[in-house]
Amino acid sequence: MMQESGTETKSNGSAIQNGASGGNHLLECSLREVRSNGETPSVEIGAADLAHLQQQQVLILACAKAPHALSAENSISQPLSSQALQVARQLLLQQQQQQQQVSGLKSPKRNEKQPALQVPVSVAMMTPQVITPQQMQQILQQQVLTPQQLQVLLQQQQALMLQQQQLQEFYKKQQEQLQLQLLQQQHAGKQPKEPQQQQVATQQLAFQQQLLQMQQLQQQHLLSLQRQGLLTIQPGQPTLPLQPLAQGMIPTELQQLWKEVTGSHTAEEAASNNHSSLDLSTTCVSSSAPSKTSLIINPHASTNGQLSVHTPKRESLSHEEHSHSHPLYGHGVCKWPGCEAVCEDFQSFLKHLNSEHALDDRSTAQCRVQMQVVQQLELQLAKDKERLQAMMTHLHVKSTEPKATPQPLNLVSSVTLSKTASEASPQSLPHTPTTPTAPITPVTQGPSVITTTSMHNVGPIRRRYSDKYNVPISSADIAQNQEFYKNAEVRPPFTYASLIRQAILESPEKQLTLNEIYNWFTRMFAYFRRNAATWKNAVRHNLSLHKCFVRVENVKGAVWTVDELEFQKRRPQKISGNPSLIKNIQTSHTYCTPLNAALQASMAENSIPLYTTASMGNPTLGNLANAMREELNGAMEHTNSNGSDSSPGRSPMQAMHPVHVKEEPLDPDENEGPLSLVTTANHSPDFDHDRDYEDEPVNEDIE
DNA sequence: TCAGGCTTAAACATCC
DNA sequence: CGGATGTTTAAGCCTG
Repeated sequence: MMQESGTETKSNGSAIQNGASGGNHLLECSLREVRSNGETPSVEIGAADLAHLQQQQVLILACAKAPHALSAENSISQPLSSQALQVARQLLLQQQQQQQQVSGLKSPKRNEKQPALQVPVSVAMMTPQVITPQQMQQILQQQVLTPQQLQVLLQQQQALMLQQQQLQEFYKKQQEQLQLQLLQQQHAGKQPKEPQQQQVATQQLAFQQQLLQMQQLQQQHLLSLQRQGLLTIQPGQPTLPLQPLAQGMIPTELQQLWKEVTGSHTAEEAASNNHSSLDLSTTCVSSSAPSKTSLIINPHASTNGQLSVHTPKRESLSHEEHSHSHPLYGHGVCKWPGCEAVCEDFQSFLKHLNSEHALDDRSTAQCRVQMQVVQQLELQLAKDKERLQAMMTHLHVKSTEPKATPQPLNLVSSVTLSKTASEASPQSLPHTPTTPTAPITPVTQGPSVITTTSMHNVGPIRRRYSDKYNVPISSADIAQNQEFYKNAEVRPPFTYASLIRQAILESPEKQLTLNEIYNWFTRMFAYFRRNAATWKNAVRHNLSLHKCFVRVENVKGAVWTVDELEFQKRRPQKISGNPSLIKNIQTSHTYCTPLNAALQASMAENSIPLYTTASMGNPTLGNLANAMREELNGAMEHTNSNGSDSSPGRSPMQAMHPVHVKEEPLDPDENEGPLSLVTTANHSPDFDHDRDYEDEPVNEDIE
C-alpha cells in the first residue's frame, strides 16, 4: 500500500520504487517481528546515513535468513552493552564501506528484486523501516546503555554525520545538475530525455531518496528513543548527548541542502528547521515527529522534473478536498506532518499545500513515514483488538459457565435478544461468539452471548427448564432467541409440546397441519434441520400424547390446534407447590420490568389474553409481550390450578396478566405463521435452503 | 426410591 | 405400494 503509492510518485524511478516496495514489504515484516520482540531503538542509529542504511539492509536481509542469529542469540546471549558497542562499530565499518558505494551510486548488496540500476534508492527506501528496529534491538537490547556507551555511540554518530555531510554535498551537486537539466528540458519543450540526463536524474532521485530515507530512519529512531524514554532522560543531562543528536538530524542538513539547491528558503526557515529538529530530538511525538522532520526540508518541487507530471493530480485532489474541511488544514495551520505553517485562509493553505507539499520525493517520504506510523498504529490496534477479543471471550466463557440457574439468565438473555432478534438479520447471528457456548450443546453452532444463557438448558436440562420453571417457556425464548436458534444448531431448551404449541399459536389460524408444524420447526430451529425422522416422530408422538393438542378435521385434511386449558392444566401440577417456580416468575418479572408498562397497557386494553403482537405494532415489543404473556400464563396456570392466587403479594405479575392467552391472527397471508409474530421480516429467505439439509426433506406448506 | 415429565425409538394403523 | 400421518407402547433419563 505505502509502497504502491510511493511507486506512483516516481515517474522516472518507478522501477526502483517497485523494487523498493517489494523489499520494503519484506523488511517491514522483519521489522514487525523485531518490534514484537520488544527491542528498543538505540541512539546510534539516529546518525545513520546512506551507507548505514544500506548496511542495515544487509543486516536485515541476513536477519531474514537467520533471524535468530541476530535478534535472539546475539542480543540475548551477549552482554547488552558490549553487544551494542560491537554492533555500533560494525555498523560504522560497514557504513564507511557502503558510503563509498553510495557515492559512486552503485548499489550495495540489496534485495534481488531491485533493479540493478536503481538499487540505492530502493535500499534506502527499504532500510529505514526494517533496519532501525533491528539495529535497535541489537544495540539497545535494553535501555541499559550507560552514559559512556551512549557517548561513544554518539561520537560515532558524529563521525557518521560527517560522512553524511559529504554525501549531502554530493547530492547537492547532483541536485543542481539535475535542476539545470530540468530547466533546460522545460524550456526546450517536451523532448525525450537524453539517456545521460535520465541517468543523472535517476541518480539524483536515488540519492535523494536515500537521504530522505535516512531522514526517516532518524525520525523513526528518535521516535523509538522517545518511546523508550531515552530521550527524556537526556534533557536532564549535559547537552553532550543531545548535541550529537541534533546535529545528526538529517532533516536539518537536508533542509540546508535543499535550501542551497532551491534557494527558496529564508533564514527564518532555517531557524525553524533547527528548532524543529531540536523538537524532534527532544519532544518527538509518535506520529508528528517524522513528518516534522520532513517538514523542515524545503520543497524543491521545481527542481524535480517529475513534479510536472504529478502536480495535476495533486491539484485535483486539493480541489476535491476543498469542498470539505481539509484534513491537513485546521485552525489556520497546515497540518501536514511536521508542518505548522500558518495559512490565514483556505486558499492560502491550498497554495501552501501545493507549493510546499507538492508531490515530490520529500512529500513522498513524509507520506511514507506517516504511513509507517499509521501502520504501526494499526498493528497496535489490531493487537489490542485481538486482546480485547480474547478478554471478551474469556469473560464470556466464565460468565456463562458458572451460571447454573437458567431462569435468570434466560430472562436476561431474552431481554437482550429482544433487541437483537428484531434487528438482527440472519447474517448477524453467525458472528456472535460461538466458542464460549460450545459446551452447551453437542452441536457445532455458536450461540450468541445472549442465547448462550438460554442454551444452558439445552439437552437434558431443557425439560426441567421449561417445565419446572414453567414460566418463560416457549414463546418468550423461542420468539426472542429465534434468531439464534434459526442459525445455531443448538437444541432449544423447550419441550416438544411447548414448541408445537408455540408453532400453532403463532399461526394466523391458530392451527397447523403436521407438515406446517414440521416446517415451523425447521424454519425456527437449525437444530431441527437434522435428524428429521427422530424429531418428527417426537412431534407426532407429542401431538398424540398430549391432550392439549387437538386434531381437527379440515376440508384439506387434519390440522392441529391447541387447547390452552388442557395445555395449562398439565403445567399447574408441576408448578403447584413449587416455591422456586414462583420465585422464578417473580424474577423474570423483574427482568422484564422495563417492558411491563407497555405490556400492562396492552393488557389493560385487552383485559384478556387477546392482545396480539400485531396490535403492538412494534415487533420487539411484540416479542416481549409474547414472552411476558407466556410468563403470565405460567403464573396464571399456577394460580388457577392451585387456586393459590390468594397470596397477592407473591407475584406482581398476577396483577397484570391475562389468564388465557390467545393470539389473533397477525398476518392474514401468513401461512407460515409462527415467525411472523416476531420476526416476520427476518426469517423468510433463509428457510428455503435451510430445509434442504435435513435428512428428510420437509414439505412445503400447502394450503 | 418413586412419581412424573420428557425424549427417543419403534411398531402399528390409517389415509392419500 | 410408499410415504405421510397418527396412535400407542416402551425404555431411558432427569428432577423433585
